[in-house]
Amino acid sequence: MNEQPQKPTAGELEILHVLWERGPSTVREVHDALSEKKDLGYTTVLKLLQIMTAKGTVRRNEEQRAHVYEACQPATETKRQLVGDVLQRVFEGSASELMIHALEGRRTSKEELDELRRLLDEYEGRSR
Amino acid sequence: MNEQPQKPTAGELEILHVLWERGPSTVREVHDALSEKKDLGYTTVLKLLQIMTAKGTVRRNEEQRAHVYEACQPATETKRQLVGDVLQRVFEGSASELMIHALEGRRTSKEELDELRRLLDEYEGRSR
DNA sequence: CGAGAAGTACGAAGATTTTCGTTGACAATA
DNA sequence: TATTGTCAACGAAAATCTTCGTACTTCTCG
Repeated sequence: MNEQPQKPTAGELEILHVLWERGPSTVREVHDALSEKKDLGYTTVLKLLQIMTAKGTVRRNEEQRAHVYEACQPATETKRQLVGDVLQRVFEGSASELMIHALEGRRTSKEELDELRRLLDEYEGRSR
Repeated sequence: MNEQPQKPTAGELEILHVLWERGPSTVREVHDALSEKKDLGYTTVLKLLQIMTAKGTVRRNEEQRAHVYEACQPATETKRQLVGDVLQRVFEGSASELMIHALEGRRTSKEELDELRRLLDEYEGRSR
């Protein structure tokens, strides 16, 4: 159906994080990784991966008995899409607004602030 | 039930935007405002506002026949919560990561970049 | 007053997400 | 070979969201 873009749900995102970290993985491996954080049944993860396969979010290699899943899109692409969605829906496209609210309500270290400045310079240099 | 924090859904957020812009409004007013952008039935908006009232997202004044709704929390608070949620769920708390992906995939003007730098300075000055 | 307009309340249907239980296939091993 | 464990497929239940239709109430004005 969908060729590329499909915003992952909260549950799907958790699975994607595992696949991004581990690389191609079996259901068992994903389930074990997620179990560290939350309590989920094996078949719950399996079902989610099957749904994600149908949506085109992940693809799988069926050569082995335990199928091996991997994300179709690189993490960067999906993250960009997710933040872009919030940028539009919440902040009407204003990156400054996004930033203000991201910084509020958390302590941000001097290091991270410097890193943010570096990113701005880098972005500006790159696009000019 | 819930005292304060409740992440609004996509539909609820659209209504909140109207309330933030217009201030306290009747169902009719919210509906008219939303109709500019999308096609929604009057009772759909009413129902959503009733649900939001139950959740504590908005409160209403019933003195007039046409009840007047307003957001319980200031826009800033809700936006902070929404971006904080993405920050955690997608970027594991890294504001830099958030920023990288927010800047990618869009052209950001020199003006906005300067504004972002100004925000960083301001934030640093304020918290130091 | 009576008809129609404007409002709220209620319930319900359809879509989507999340979560499993069960079943049947296959494999490893005792 | 009989048992036990691993796995995918399927269906389905529960929760949440979205969207209205219908019914009942309350004004308004002709």
